[in-house]
Amino acid sequence: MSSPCSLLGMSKKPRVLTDEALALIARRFAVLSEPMRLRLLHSLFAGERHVNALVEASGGTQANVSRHLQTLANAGILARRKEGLQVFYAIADPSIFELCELVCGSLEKQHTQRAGVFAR
Amino acid sequence: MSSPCSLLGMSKKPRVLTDEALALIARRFAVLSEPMRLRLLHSLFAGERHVNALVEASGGTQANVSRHLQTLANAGILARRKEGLQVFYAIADPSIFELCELVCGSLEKQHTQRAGVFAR
DNA sequence: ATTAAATATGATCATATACGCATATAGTTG
DNA sequence: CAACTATATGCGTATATGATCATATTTAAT
Repeated sequence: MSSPCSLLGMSKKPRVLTDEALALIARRFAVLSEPMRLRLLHSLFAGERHVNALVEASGGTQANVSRHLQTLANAGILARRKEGLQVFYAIADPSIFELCELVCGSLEKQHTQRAGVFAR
Repeated sequence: MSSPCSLLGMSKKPRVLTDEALALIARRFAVLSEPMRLRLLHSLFAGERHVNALVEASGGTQANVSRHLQTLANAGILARRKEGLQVFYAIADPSIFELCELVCGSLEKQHTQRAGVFAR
């Protein structure tokens, strides 16, 4: 069993960061750095959805949504399930929830502070 | 006081996601999606450092490191402090720690699972 | 077997951005 | 003021990737 995360050296037992590990972490963040993908994730927070439902919910084109879903699936963030003609996607990596919560919380705090600077 | 994060609709009281909010969140992830920036953050986990120290620690060029530090500072992730000729950078947003822990943990789990598929 | 529906993919274009080089700016010291 | 150090920035280039259009692929229905 590998010890808990320390790829970025923040745990009690810091480790060296290989270029490969850095690339993996960067890639994960990159996958989450597109508004349309975040919109799709947001739609999936409520549960499994098929592609067409996501196309309608997101307002994107079918081709584009399909590509983004694949990107998320390849990253291990989404799971793919085929049922007849339809393909269902669902969130496979629960850490996404906390991840988004953290980022949102941080951004809201920033926003509040910025607002405070100008207030009154 | 704004209620705790729900920009991505995961809290008890889900909210609508504006395009602007999506762009902000995506931008935060994009800033974290470059290996060199992650390397710099990693160096800063131990505490405040000036640019030259970061240049040496990261192995990058001075110009490139300076640009990346600015990107991180503009995003509110780093704080900038000038002291004589030197400029010190430090992590200003503590959520970065948890963020990286989360991602690393998730990636390590993925890695373990992938390995398990092939093991024996 | 044909047709239709749902999804994926190839090709192209446009845009963003990381890097390197040279140089500018700011601050220090003589 | 001149020379030097630390950091930032303008510019050009290379690369990556997102959007769109057209088309391919898969599965179901008649």
